[in-house]
This record gives sequence, C-alpha cells and structure tokens, in this order.
Amino acid sequence: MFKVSRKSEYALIAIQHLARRARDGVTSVAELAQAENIPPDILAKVLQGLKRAGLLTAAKGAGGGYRLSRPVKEIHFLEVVRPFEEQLCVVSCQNDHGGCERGGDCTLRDPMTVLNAYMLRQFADLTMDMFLSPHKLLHGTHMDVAIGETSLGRLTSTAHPAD
Amino acid sequence: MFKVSRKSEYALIAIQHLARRARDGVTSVAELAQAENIPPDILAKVLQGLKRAGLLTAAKGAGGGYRLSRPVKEIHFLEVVRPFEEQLCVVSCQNDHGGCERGGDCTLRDPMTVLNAYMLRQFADLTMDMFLSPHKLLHGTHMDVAIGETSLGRLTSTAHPAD
DNA sequence: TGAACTCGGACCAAATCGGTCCTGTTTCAA
DNA sequence: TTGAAACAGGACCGATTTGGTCCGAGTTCA
Repeated sequence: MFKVSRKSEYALIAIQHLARRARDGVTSVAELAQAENIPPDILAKVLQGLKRAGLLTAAKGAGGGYRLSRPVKEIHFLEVVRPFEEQLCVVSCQNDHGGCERGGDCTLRDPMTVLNAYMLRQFADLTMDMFLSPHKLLHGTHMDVAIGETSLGRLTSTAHPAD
Repeated sequence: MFKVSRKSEYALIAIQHLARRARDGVTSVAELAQAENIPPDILAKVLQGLKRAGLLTAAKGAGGGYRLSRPVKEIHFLEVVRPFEEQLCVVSCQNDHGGCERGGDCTLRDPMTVLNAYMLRQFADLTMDMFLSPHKLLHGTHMDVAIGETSLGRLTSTAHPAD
C-alpha cells in the first residue's frame, strides 16, 4: 500500500542527481537518462512533470537541459511524488468530489480520513536533502527512532506481527 | 501512493462489522456481504485471507460463519491489510530478495529503506479498535495532532504545497 | 541552416485488479 | 441418512492501469 509508481522513483532519482550537479548548470535528459540508467523517453515525461510542478527549470534548445529551480532543502518529498501519483489517499472513499460509492453510511470514511491526515502529516516535513546523505538521514533526524525498533522487525519481516 | 487495494478495504470493513457483532456469535459471508453491500464471492476470499492470517475463526457447516479470534483492540491495522497488499514497501528496490534491478549503485535504496522503516513504525501502534469510534480517534489519541495542522491543508488540497 | 534540445500527444503491450463462476468439502439438522 | 447451508479455493475474464515506445512540433544555439 505504500509503493510509489515507477515514475515517482525516477523523479526522486532525478532530483537527487540534479541536486548533486547543481553547480554544473543544466543537465539534458539524455545525459541524466544514461547516467542513471533510465529509459530516456519516459524520463523526459517525468522531468516535464517536475517542471510543471515548479520544481525544475528548463532551458530549451541546443545546450539546454534541466536545473533545480530551488535548493534541495526546500523541495518536499510529497511535491516530487505527487505529479505521478493519482491519489495520495488511503481509500477510494475520499479520492475526490466526495464520490464514495458506498453511500453515506460508509463506516470506513471517518476513520480513514483521520488516518490519511495522519500519514500526510508524517511526510509534510520530509525534504529532499535528506536523500542526499543517508547517514545523516539515519542518525541526524527525527527518523532515527525508526531504526532498531522492535516493532519494526516484526512488521517488516514475515507473517504475523502482533502475536 | 498510500492507497490500499479494494480487498483491503473490504477486510477493514469486515473486521469492523464483526467487532460490533462480536457477541452475536458467528456471521456468515452472505449476511456480512448483504449488510455491508459487498460482492459475496470476493468477500468470501477476503475472509478466507483474514482467517489464514489468524485474525478470524471459521465455523463450517450450516449455521456457520466467521468470528474474530481476538479482541479488536489486539488486532493491528497492518495485520488486516497485509494479506491483500503484495508489498508494504515504498520502492521496488527493497521488495524482496534484495532484487534491486538498478544494481548496487542505486542511490535510492538507502534513503528509501529508512523512509520505509519510518512509515511502518508510524503504523505499528495502530489497532483496529480505533476504527470503531471515530470521535475517540479524532480527539483521544496521538493522532489528534494530525487535525488542524497547517501543513496538512497545504498538502492535501491542490497543486503546489510548499511555495 | 541544421543540430541539439525540450515539449507533448498518440499509441501499445503487459501486468494488475476487481469480480464472477464453478466445483469441492465440511457440518448441522431434519 | 440425506440435504441444505456454509466455508474453501481454483479457473477464468474483462477493464483499468502502468511502463514504455514512437513520432512530430517548437526552440535555441552554433
């Protein structure tokens, strides 16, 4: 249920890449595609999407390419991912237009709304600079609590976590 | 990226339903399907899955049906969902067998591993009794922080959250 | 003028998903 | 003992989604 689409993965990689080469000016699609081993055509679409989202600036013509339009530290994880995820919500109840197929008596909607808000809240503070230095990510942030938790082992490993 | 499968939704509804009728003995698939407006055939599969996961107990034969095998309070959200979600991880990197298609130099894996652990940690404490009383869910738990957050409005609403 | 780019629509094949159907097997009750 | 009621589960199907390709058009620089 947490999996992001392939395009989102490419987007995350691209932002990472461009952040590292920030001072090299622009980077072309072909260049980035080869460096990160991503199909050029689809990467082009991804970068277009990121540009539309305001995260990248494009330079057309020969010698052109893409560049981050902000420092990495000011780019949020959810911003990078959203253009390629049709919905960021947990159940179909609340996708949009309030169009819950289950009618007004859906017992799932209320708890799910809270759950959804809770999740987004967890991600709200996550910015892309965390992706550049995993070690820092591991030990320097509020996320360090996630590591070494007993419950974590239970949940990530195999079948029945809570018995 | 957070959306659960339809089967997971049905599973959550079923657990809710069975929890409310806990003292009525067993509930048949047909009964539950009609009450909650779910296709009977597929609900049957869902309940089978929940039984295999150890959450339900089945009574075969005439007058049979399903029953929670534990109090709701001891059933975790992730337990209910996992049988119907092939992977609970964020990127294909870490799905299983370490089979990352991108080779050893995948710059996504390390940060994503942390992110993934972080997410699961957030859900580890969430039990199904929270689904029975949305009001309690709203105000009585650690989740109340999610409501009314400014960042929440930004992230859930429209296009560009962080500008 | 032409090459190297970004842009973006059209299209396609494969996989996934939600759902149906159909055939057991087990159990209870008449 | 028999049959109905219920769980168990495999086979299948159609629609949607997804990852990916192809191609044409506009832009800019050398």
